[in-house]
Amino acid sequence: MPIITLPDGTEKSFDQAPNVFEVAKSIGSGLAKATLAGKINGELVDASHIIENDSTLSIITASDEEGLEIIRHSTAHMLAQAAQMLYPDAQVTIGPVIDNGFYYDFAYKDGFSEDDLAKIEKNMNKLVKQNLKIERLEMDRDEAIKFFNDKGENYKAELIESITQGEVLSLYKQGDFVDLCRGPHVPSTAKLKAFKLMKLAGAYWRGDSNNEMLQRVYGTAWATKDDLAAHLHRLEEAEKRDHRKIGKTQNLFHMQEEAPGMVFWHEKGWTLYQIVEQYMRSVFRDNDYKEVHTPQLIDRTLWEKSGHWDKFGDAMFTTSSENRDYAVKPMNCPAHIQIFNQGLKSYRDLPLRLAEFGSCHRNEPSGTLHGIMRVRNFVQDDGHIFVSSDQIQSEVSEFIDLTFKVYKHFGFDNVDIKLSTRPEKRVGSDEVWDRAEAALAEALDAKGIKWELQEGEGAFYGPKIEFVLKDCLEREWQCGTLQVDFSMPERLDAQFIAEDGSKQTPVMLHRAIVGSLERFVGILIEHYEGAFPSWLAPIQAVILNISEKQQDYVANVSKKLKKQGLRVISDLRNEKIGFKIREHSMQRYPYILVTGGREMENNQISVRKRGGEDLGSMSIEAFIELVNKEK
RNA sequence: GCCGAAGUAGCACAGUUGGUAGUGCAACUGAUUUGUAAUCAGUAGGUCGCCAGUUCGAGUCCGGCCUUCGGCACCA
Repeated sequence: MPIITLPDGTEKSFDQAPNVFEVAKSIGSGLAKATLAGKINGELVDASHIIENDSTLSIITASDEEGLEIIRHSTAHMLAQAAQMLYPDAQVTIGPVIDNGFYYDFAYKDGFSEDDLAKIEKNMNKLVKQNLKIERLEMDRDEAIKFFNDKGENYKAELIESITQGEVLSLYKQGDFVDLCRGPHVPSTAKLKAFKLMKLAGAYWRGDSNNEMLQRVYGTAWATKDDLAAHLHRLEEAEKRDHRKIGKTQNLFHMQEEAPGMVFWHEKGWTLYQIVEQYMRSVFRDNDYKEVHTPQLIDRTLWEKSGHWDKFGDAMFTTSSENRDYAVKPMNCPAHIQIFNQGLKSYRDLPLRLAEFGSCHRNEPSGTLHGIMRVRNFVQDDGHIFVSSDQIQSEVSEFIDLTFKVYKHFGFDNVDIKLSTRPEKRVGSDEVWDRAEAALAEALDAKGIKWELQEGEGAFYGPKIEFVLKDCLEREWQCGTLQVDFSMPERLDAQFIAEDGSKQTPVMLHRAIVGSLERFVGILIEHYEGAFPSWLAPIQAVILNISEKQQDYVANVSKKLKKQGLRVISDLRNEKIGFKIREHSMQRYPYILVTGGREMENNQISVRKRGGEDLGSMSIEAFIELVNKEK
């Protein structure tokens, strides 16, 4: 009879094969009650799973990460059951676990509306009260296909059809509801106590926009009601960081109907933007880039030659004049090749690094626009490095180091790295793509950087490394990028004279560190929740007078600080000091400088740090030093 | 682009079964000259996203469009 080894090393033997729940019960009734599933020799199973052989077993409860995932998965199933109670015609499809919750996709011709969420949730709560037992069944493939087709569940049947012949499938049954599922699941619906349906969305069947659109319901589920409440609270807090909200309250920028996807930068937002741009300009300067500037509008023939007209045409804005067609540039690369092509280049000129803060327009699909994170007009810290093939490795390597250094300077330590490989729509031979992809992978591996593969996500002219940052709601945004391009220089006739006197085609590295400045500023706003460090803050300090008597003194202080390069404003309004402090505190300026009679007398200012800390009175010089030291 | 939702004063929002469009903050005017997160009083402010329609009458009902929000697909 089986001997069961528990995580702490104790062994238990049983007269006959027990199930997971029975083992838990032999340890304690509290544990038995908490049991959701088991992990036998590293594999997750249901609590009802019978253990035939000697095994190691850990009991999975809601306090395990895996337990929480099982809860979420089971909640997704219960959602499907509850939805079919409301709409028997809705067909079930898939319902996976995601971060913090789950979703379930339904095929339902009439579609769900937002009101349905409350109704479905009500049904879910009924199911919890009914304490339905969740049972595992097995069926072979063909039997299962027939079973689901007979129930009118054609999507499920289609899913099973793509599973290998002869495999035994598991189904889970709770009440009348049966769903195909690998499992495991919680033993009964009563174990699901803390969930909430969050939102309704459309999603394409099998993730393909050629297929019909399904109704997706998102939900969140937790081990306890407290955990659920904490999660909802976190979401509320995260929403306060939203760059669109802060952009408005801090008067940084706005957008309006007449220019969808394009930013109207206000003075403060533009200051922030310029701080980022000027900083990146200094990075260019220190790393041997040559800054250039190229036209916004270029004739169609060049875009045809570069491959953009064919592969990228849908996203380009076009215009025409005097029988010529033009496109507004979506990228700077073809223009940089034109500069490279001026004058004969030698191998001694390489690597040649051209950089441009060039305004690019891309006609992004309407549904993709998102604040200043995804726009139709943006500027990148764009650059193209022309190299010979033996220089690729070192340039790539140096670029990766530089990117991490810049991110650190802006306060980002968590950067996700992805490698995107050849897409379907592309230029260049497979052999060329093999080389380009290998070059990037090797450079990352040589540094021991962990990266994620994104197959088929590369640019049409080459594979790319992506540097990804997250916004307040953990949505991912590609910022930096590095792409190896063996094709475009050739298409646009770039050449250099090699050491042996032969003409050769250079390789082009497309690269950006912060990427779109619009997007990067958006990320910065959310990262700092509008409380920027002094070096980034559009306004570093606001000077307040206590009464009219200090007006001239404040003007004087302001003048001195500005002369030293500080970004300051003053507030001389006839208001109480508490009122003014409150207003400027809400703007999250790094410093508030209070000047009353005492300060005026001693030629000082009283310094209040963001957050309320009183740094006391000090001279103007001392304050300047304080701010400058802070960087 | 697709699915769902929203658009009312500068901002945040309310607006019943269709019947003269409201509140708070901000703005403006006046009083107050203030010591570290909201001084008091008064005044003004709206083509209810746009266009068509139903109706004696539309913020409200019907249709179309635009934009925004949440997802999906897309993101060169």
